[in-house]
Amino acid sequence: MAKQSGIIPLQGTIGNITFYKTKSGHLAREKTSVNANRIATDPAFIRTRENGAEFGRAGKASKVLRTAFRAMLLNIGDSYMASRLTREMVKVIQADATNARGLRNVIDGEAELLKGFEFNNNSRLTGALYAPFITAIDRVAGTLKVDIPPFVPVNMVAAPMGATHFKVQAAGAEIDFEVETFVNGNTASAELPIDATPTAVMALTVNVTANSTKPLFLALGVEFYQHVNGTMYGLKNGTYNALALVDISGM
DNA sequence: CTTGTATTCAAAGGTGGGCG
DNA sequence: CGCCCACCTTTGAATACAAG
Repeated sequence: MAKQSGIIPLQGTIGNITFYKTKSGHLAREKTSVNANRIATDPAFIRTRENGAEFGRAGKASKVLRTAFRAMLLNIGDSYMASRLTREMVKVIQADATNARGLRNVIDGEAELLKGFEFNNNSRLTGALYAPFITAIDRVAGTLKVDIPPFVPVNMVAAPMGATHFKVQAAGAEIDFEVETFVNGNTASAELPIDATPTAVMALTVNVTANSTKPLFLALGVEFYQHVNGTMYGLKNGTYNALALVDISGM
């Protein structure tokens, strides 16, 4: 057993030696001998493979959901978003009480658990748009709606430095996680000045397939702009733009 | 970076035997 | 009786993997 007594408490792996920390100090040892083939075939790893299958399914579901909202996500920066969404997706799959472990999926899980998911951890919707809103999902008509009563932007919108205008946008998606396809749509308000003028009533409606049997997701977001010499510029690669899932209708 | 799991290694903690 | 070494059990931690 190698002990590290030097002044550099390494952590991680260099070549075949792994450095790590325990309560008894920093230690070093060789890597273990478990290899990929072993995990793929050894009966002892059945649990691991089951978990891997579900985790892989969560990753795929996460991808489909992100693709469905891709148009809105282009302007939103958060490098860990995919990871965070996958984490939540694992929870959704684990909520599936219908199938045996290893076979659990999103459809039989609780897609509603994703409600409130923030696509941008740097700028959360709950911290950017304080105006109250009402959501509604009409599965029969295939409409996803957000209604926002009039509000005073300067009071209810937390704008970053330099922003002069903002836009509220809504996106809806009907997602088929099994074949990895989706139907989506989005709509947005005009670019409104961030001043003391109350807004008009906003009624943002997105249409997807009527009488759908797939889970429906509704996202609401805010984008910030800078008005310079008659042109509207998006604010700094979307660090401050927010988007969150505000309503979900599972099955 | 995200999750859960089997496996393995080594340290740490506990116990028993042998010897002085 | 006391001390020390050897062995056994327990515990903690790291690794690999799955798909982006």
